[in-house]
Amino acid sequence: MTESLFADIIVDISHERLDRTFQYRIPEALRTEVRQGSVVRIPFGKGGRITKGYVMKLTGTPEIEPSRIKDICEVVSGDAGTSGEDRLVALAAWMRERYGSTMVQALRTVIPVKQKIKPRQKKSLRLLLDEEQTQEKIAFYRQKNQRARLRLLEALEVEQELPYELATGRLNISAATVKAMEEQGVLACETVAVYRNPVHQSGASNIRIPLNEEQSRIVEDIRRNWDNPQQTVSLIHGITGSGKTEIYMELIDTVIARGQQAIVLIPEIALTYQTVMRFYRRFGERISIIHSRLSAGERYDQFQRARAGDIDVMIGPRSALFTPFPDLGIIIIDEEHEPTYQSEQTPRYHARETAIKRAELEHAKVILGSATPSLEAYSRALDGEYALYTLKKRAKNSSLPETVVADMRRELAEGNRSILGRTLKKELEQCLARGQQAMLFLNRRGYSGFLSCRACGHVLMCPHCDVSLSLHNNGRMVCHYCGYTERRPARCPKCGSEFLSGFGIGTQQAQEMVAREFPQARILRMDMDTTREKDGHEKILSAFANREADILIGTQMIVKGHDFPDVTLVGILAADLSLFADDYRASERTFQLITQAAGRAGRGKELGKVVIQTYDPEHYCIRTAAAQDYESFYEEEISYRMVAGYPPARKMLSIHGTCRDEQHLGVAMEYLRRLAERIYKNSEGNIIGPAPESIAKIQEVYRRVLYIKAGTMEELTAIKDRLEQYIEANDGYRSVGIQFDMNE
DNA sequence: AGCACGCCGACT
DNA sequence: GTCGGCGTGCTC
Repeated sequence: MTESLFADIIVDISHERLDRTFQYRIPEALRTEVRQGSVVRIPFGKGGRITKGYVMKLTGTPEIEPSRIKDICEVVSGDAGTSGEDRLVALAAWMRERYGSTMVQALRTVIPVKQKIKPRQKKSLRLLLDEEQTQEKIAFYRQKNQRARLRLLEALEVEQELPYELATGRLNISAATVKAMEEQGVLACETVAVYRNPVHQSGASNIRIPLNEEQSRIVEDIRRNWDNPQQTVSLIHGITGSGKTEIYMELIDTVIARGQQAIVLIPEIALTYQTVMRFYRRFGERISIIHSRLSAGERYDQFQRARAGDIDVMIGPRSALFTPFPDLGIIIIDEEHEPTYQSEQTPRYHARETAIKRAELEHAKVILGSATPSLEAYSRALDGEYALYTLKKRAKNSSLPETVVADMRRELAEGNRSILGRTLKKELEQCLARGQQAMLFLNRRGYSGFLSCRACGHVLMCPHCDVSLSLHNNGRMVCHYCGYTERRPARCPKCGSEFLSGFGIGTQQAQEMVAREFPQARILRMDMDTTREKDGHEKILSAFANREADILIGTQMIVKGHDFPDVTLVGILAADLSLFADDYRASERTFQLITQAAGRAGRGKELGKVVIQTYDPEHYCIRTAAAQDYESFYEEEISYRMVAGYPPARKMLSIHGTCRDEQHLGVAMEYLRRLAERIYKNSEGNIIGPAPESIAKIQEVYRRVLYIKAGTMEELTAIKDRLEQYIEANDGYRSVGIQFDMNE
């Protein structure tokens, strides 16, 4: 291996203009120390000021005139060192290797300072002069033709205090001007850290709900094994309502008592006011929350508070995983199986795996919690890699709901074309008569209400994206990907037949149909359309919680977060729609959705009932979900994965390619397959594709995917590395977007 | 972010 | 001519 003489370095200055790497020479003495991910000191800029930098890549050849390349001064630390920042950089290096991305992309994911566009609102300018002095100065500047100073002073005359960015931005004032005016005593430049705490409420009441026997057994066991290096990760498999949150809070207390900090990851959709308030009541001001409504700057503020030691607990979605705590003690991942824990952007990291890596670097604990664990987590727990704990009872003594499977094939044969089967209709009547509430869950994952021709079978498609158009009740056809709309045609554009009709049921149609059957019931609908406005989500849920409606109809978004004590009936319409999605996880997702929806029934004193409407009552997924039997589902599902060679039985790499030129994409993907075949000694059956993605075109961009399976992550990573090198070295991939997706 | 360079009006 | 202020562009 040739010796690396140069290093590509990102300068630690948070400014978009410096959003790239600079090449530095590695002095002889530092050759062994400098590596990818190292934090170093470097001279930068005209004055050669010493700044901090991150080594992104080692190279052997200079890319610019060698005389212009400066030397690295020193290495702050080689790899996973002592400071929190080093460990995050080390984590980024690991993510780069594991998920396939550039070091720059990985670092930006982990250290969000660098990726934000807007600078933080930190500095502000305050006027120091009184009215008279100000007028004097204005006249003086005007007379001297000092335009910039005049502009700024006139603005300050009106406002007294201005944010620094407004001055440099809209008023186009340079730093030199501000400095000069500061020296003249005209204004003061103040650096006030204005953190905004996203939660407004004073004081924690620190209410503790005493743990039941099951809960305290788990807490005690985890505490006992705290320093056991064999037990870094624990999986808590607890049915909905079994009180996992109390366990989390108890463990966080342990961590805080040790002087350490905690991260709690929650899927964005479950990050509701109700959930957050439970934590807030317990931990008060020492807690912070990150959510998608926060701007980049606000999010950065919260990270600053964590760094400064102002808080002990951070709650948030996936990205909260990178909170820079000085001494992280525990990472809790609630609803561990949720697909939102996988990032959609490169690097497409999985929060579960990345959390475990971070915990390893920081010697922290990981707690995974779910009512329906992912196959990945559960199989590892069974292998003894994670400690497994099971909660079988509901915490507040409420019992599990009774479950009924309704065979919709029979309904259809008997001429019932309504979306409500007889059983569900009867239960709804009784539920409403008792003055209780019901939720109707419409499974629409990967499905839309398309329009098709009964004569020739033609389906109305979006002209730009390879998806069917959905029929909205305003009579328009809408593409859910690009937003394209057109009028609903009267005749089939292909054969001219008048028999065009919709197959799928949207939430709107469902609402209309239910309203027709139960005209006296108050119905609320929750879907993408009704939650678009700000806090729409929260408004609908609290309206329902306040009993402003009797029936709530919605998609997967209604099944998480809130507890509705008066809901005694849950109806699952079209339970098996997602069963046939073209994804090896289809059954797993369906099981999770049904279980979650069912878990909404009977959270209060009354016994709950769940009606699962299906066309496939014998399917193991439906059977086990109805019986609320996760273990049996797992057995069936894992054997399917073993036979088919899917994760977690085997490891899989998906390579997603996008390009505007269909033919070019085809060639590019084909070459990747050939290269993979050459690297892979026994590629038989382990390389699948390339094939068009299930949505083969979005907004005129074509999409193809290639799958590679292997027995171990190491094998797969080696193949991914070779493919990455090939793509980088080959100009043909300039116009092709390539994303790697690792599944273990 | 910070520094230098080149432009422009004002003033000895 | 020169000086000081201003806007722009570059930093390995």
